[in-house]
Amino acid sequence: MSQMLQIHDQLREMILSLDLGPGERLTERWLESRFEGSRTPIRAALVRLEGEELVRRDGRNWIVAPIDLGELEALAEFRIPLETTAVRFACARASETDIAGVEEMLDACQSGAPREEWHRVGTDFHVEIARLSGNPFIVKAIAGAMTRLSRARWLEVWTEPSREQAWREHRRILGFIKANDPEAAAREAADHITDTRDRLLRSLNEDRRGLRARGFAVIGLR
Amino acid sequence: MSQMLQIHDQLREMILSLDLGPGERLTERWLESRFEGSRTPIRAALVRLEGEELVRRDGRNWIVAPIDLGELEALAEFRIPLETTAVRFACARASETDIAGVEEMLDACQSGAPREEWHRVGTDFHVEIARLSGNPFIVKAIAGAMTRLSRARWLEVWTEPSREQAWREHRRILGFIKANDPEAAAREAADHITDTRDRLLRSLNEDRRGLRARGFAVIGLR
DNA sequence: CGGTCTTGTTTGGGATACCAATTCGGGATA
DNA sequence: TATCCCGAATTGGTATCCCAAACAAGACCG
Repeated sequence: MSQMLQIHDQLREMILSLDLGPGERLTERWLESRFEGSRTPIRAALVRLEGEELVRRDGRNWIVAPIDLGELEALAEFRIPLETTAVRFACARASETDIAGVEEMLDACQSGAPREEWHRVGTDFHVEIARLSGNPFIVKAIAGAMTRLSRARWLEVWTEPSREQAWREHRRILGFIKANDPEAAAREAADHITDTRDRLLRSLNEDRRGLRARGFAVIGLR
Repeated sequence: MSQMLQIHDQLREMILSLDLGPGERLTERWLESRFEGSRTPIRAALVRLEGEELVRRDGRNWIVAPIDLGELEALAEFRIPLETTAVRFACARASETDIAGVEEMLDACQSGAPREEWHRVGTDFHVEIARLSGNPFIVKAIAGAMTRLSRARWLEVWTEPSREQAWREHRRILGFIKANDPEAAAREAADHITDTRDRLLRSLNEDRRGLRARGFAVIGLR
């Protein structure tokens, strides 16, 4: 693989894992030494990440895209029509094998699993459901939305019951798809998005102090 | 403005206007002489355009993204839930001034206007409606979808009646938003997307021979 | 003591040099 | 005549170089 793609992937990972703080400045020279490559591939990776909105220009400088907690509501508004559509199409189009694949993914995440695992599966589930719709535009849009949500979800304080709740909802959505009940699946999906949004906002609100202490801008959070 | 952005915009324009044929190979050296800049800003522009899926890698080479007429159906599936949601939010949120702005845009496109004008307004209308929703994610998704549709729409054989039909539908959608009737607006928007998709597919089907003669791959068109 | 101007350093934008890989032609050979 | 092989030319990938603008620190002046 080209060096540029390696740098892109590594940097992307560092940003999404909050290894690089939101708003943090990135100088091309620092990245140069960090990744032991010259500026050319680094600049290409930055331009690419800019397209994914994980990195942004601040005047002439590069910064890690800040987390705007205010966009959580808009994100839910965006996801609901798309994901309800996705599950409806999934009912009509997904094969039993495809559905079983998603089921396995959920099963593979046991209660003892590390936090990273829960986080990843919690994101991938939605993308995989979108994939069942057979519509590549829906898949890409959902994947993008989940990426934007990803960092905020790291900030969430996960309690055992809330995590269990989310997993129950995932299983219910999948169950309705399996039972070929598109309207129930759509209703469940919409409720799930609303619920997780509320859980996330409540958690972030209760933890404002902790967030500030960790250096995160709480601007945008009502 | 930076040279890279100039190159990006010009190249984008050339691609969307079919000035550069879909699938055509782009060598960095040719672009270098064409835009009288060095490869550095050109590569940045290409990486950026790759993110917009207007340019693509073919092995080690760059090519103008081919038009896949087979994705027209998926595109309509994608747009319907988003645009129906957009008009519903528009009813609840758009100010009369905002609506009047869109109305002006439609009025400005008289029957004597050049084809480019009709093409542009026919695209922008949907983006502006999305903007009325107040949701930036919907706006960006619709803008992206209309961009992907743009080149196929150039291939369409526009007859006077079909163009008039589309414009009537636009006005009806806007009318229902103005009348604050979200469900009627949503129904109208969904019908409009279906109708334009059908018109486009019918036109392209009837003109297969012409398309081939002009060098366009008709693959993907049922 | 405070403000301002200067100057040296650092940054990103662009140009160019170099390299490895791929492509394409032409000529030798069966 | 068809095929294979080798080399020249071209390509994209990477490294490096130069420059102008931004920035920061410090000296100088009021």
